[in-house]
Amino acid sequence: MGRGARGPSMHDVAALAHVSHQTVSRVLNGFEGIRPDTRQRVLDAIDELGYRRNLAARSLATGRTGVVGVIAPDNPTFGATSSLYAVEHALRDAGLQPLITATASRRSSIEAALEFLHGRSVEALVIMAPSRKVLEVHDSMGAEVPTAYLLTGEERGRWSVSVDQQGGADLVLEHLYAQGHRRIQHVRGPLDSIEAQLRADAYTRFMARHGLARLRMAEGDWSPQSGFEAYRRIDPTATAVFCANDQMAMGLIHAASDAGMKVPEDLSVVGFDDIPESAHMLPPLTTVKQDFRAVGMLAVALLEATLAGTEPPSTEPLEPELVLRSSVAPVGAAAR
Amino acid sequence: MGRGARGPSMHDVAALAHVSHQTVSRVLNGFEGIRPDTRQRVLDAIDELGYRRNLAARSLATGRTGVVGVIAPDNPTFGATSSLYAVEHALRDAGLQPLITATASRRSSIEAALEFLHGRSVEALVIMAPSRKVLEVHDSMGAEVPTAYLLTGEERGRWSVSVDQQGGADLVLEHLYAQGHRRIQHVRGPLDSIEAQLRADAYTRFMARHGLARLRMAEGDWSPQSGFEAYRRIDPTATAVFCANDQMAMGLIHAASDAGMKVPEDLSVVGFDDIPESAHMLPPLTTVKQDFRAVGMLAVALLEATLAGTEPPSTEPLEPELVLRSSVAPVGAAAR
DNA sequence: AAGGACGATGTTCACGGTAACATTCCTTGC
DNA sequence: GCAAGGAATGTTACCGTGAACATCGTCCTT
Repeated sequence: MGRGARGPSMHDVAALAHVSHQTVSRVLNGFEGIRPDTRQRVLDAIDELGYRRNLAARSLATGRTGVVGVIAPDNPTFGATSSLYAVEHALRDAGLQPLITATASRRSSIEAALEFLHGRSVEALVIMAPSRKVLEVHDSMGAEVPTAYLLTGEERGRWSVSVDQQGGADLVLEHLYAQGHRRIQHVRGPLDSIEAQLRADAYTRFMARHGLARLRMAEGDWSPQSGFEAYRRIDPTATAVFCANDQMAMGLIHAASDAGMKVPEDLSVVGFDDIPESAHMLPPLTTVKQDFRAVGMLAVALLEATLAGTEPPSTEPLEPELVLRSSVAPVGAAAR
Repeated sequence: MGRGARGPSMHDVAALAHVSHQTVSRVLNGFEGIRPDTRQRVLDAIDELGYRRNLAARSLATGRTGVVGVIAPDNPTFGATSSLYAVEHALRDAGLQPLITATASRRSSIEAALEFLHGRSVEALVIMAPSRKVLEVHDSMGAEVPTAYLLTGEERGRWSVSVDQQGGADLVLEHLYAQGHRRIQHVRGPLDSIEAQLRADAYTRFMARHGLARLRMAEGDWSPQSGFEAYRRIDPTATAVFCANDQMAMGLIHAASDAGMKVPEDLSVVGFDDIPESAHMLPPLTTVKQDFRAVGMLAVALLEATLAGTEPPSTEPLEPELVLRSSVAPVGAAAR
């Protein structure tokens, strides 16, 4: 093991520059009131020795770590990954250190991840909760640090940063309605997923609002494969399917095509997310675009302000955008 | 700022358990030769106070951090993301702390990421190099820590952990050849990508070995959109296209379909990676499956052994696997 | 010219652990 | 019954930094 090769310390720099270690510290921390020539001597010494300050010692002395824990879902979807990268980048820009852990939705896995993060003295958390269970575990562990929640709808009030799921669902559903569709089916995401629930609720409300019959939902797990399998459970009278994400829409279109159904002539299909592949499905998919990067950046801005004690930004849900492609046709198009 | 809320320290635990702080330390570090009742008193005290040890202090005293830096590509492809998650998980299992940074391929971005990691006193690095430039910058910064390289072929000898790209390319090319294809075109990945280069080289060698004419390569950037655009540059006499990844294959199939070409009857298409979507493209894509998770785990095992001074595992390239679906037909299938 | 104020820098201590060494306590053998 | 030795535990000295306070010199004021 013996890995003892410690680099130069502040004292080494101080000795070389003929100052005290405190002066070195002041230079590094940008204090004013250092004579220019002194500062230069110190900087030269730092450069010559290739000195880097020891963050362990620093954080021991200050009592701060600058570490922000990030809990990401274990199965990396396009959306979560995009937000994750935005969060990582924004945190580093803010001078904070992202500590990323992925967790499955098993309780033990979530606990291990949170335990790991708290053991690392995180000063804040970003929870990208795939499921409600993460929230439960987190609550039960007595969270003492500011926490931003992503992918949870508005569940956590002003700590939630999200895209308006209800609004997004309404966008596609209204589009289908305008094209004459009345028998619309929903393929929802996993039962324990908050976003899946929000989209499903939006579907339910939409159908009620327009006095339409709700068709029994099929459930998928976000994967293309589950969309493929969900096709078997589609109501034969349905003229359109609202899939809770683009991957499931892709699988569903595949299954429909295998069954001899043409999309969109025989069946219209819409998705949710606008993954890069959606523009190139056959047919290209009509869907709802969410700005995942913006969500990630907003979450970091929220935490940054909270840690600094300044006024936090508004966390109103972001508005998604309808992306029209070719997977929707007016109802009865095949007959023409 | 003033965030001073420090938790209980070892001394607090020691006082409560009526022992010295050193005994607490020994209990925590699993030393032998502690009387069971003493150990229990200490554990009870820890539990009662909710004590967590301060890692900053620990690493200051030991001179070790247990932090392993991970450099991930900025644009998260399926493969890179899968490996990344495997690496993250394996590192945590090994008691190490993954410190993940994403970097674009701009030199400045790479430098910033490496500077960040070294400033964090990483003890080892996992470099998932999207491009050769990362390697250059890394070399020029004088790396002093053990480093595992992913996604770089065998460029770095036994520090490289990879899937056999040449072998994978041969798998699909031989499949096309066996189906009678002789006019095979390649849509390669970005010029600065090492893996793209390896696949392109494999194509070149394959064609030479079989005495076939090389068709001029088109270049894409891994995205479906770039595959779509690459279709315009496909040789009209080509009967099959080997795309360097599945996403580009998807875009290309879309473009072919727009142009009235049927896949696979008029044109056979193969991809590389086997992303979850590939099974549900229209037609389902014949491709090469790489075990991204295994690659990530192997990289961590390599570093773990190196840090521990034990015998490192073999880093022979892993063998990929041909996945046969429906995007390839015998040449001339349309004529029948 | 003396005193004060302030700017620049130095000194000391604390942060919370671990390592090395010191001490105490018990057991064991004679 | 006592010495010896090992097991269990305590004491002390760091690790490298930042904060608080101390010091020194200089310039300004009166």
